[in-house]
Amino acid sequence: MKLSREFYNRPALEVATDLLGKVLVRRFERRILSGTIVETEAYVGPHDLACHASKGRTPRTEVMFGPPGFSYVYQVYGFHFCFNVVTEPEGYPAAVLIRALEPLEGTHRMRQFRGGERRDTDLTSGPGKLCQALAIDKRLNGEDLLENRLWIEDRRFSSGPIAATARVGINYAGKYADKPWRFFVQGNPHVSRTRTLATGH
DNA sequence: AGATGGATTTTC
DNA sequence: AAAATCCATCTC
Repeated sequence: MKLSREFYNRPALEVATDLLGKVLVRRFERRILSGTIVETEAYVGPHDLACHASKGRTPRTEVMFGPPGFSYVYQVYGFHFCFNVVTEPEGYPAAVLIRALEPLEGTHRMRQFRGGERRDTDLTSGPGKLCQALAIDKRLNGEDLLENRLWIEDRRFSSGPIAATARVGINYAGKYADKPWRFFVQGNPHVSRTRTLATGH
């Protein structure tokens, strides 16, 4: 059921698209929290200026240089956490950011972690939101995704049509800012709203 | 609907 | 100082 080390030991672009429809599972205080992955972004390597590892090896980016199938959790804007899976062989830094889930199990608990009344589509529809909902923080940085606190399963769900757009929030990345390396399940209501999409029509 | 600012860590 | 974000709180 759990995705194998070999699944992650591939280029980030392949892993990013293959992760759509897979199920992210978090075991926390003996409960299961899970959701189907509906949105990802690929950070393909040291030459990708949007990839944190393009700045070199630092304490923060260390796990990205390690073996595949481990988690890379970092804090953005001092506040929210983002969860990534490390891809490619040891020594080659690349990762896939998990940006949105469709809640599956433990939605009551997720709603508690998110604070207050929230619609299902507001539970895990963004990288910071899903970390809050699944109790993922920096303590899970470097976690082996083949262990039993946090992992990804194949439940043989079909993801539906996949769309690709430019990644979000990386305008500084020069020619890499326009690469269509954000993938999502088209029409799924749990996909995150970007600023431009939020304007509707 | 759209813009703005606040929270605050990591890095340069 | 700027960032792989989210939310409350204004505006129109």
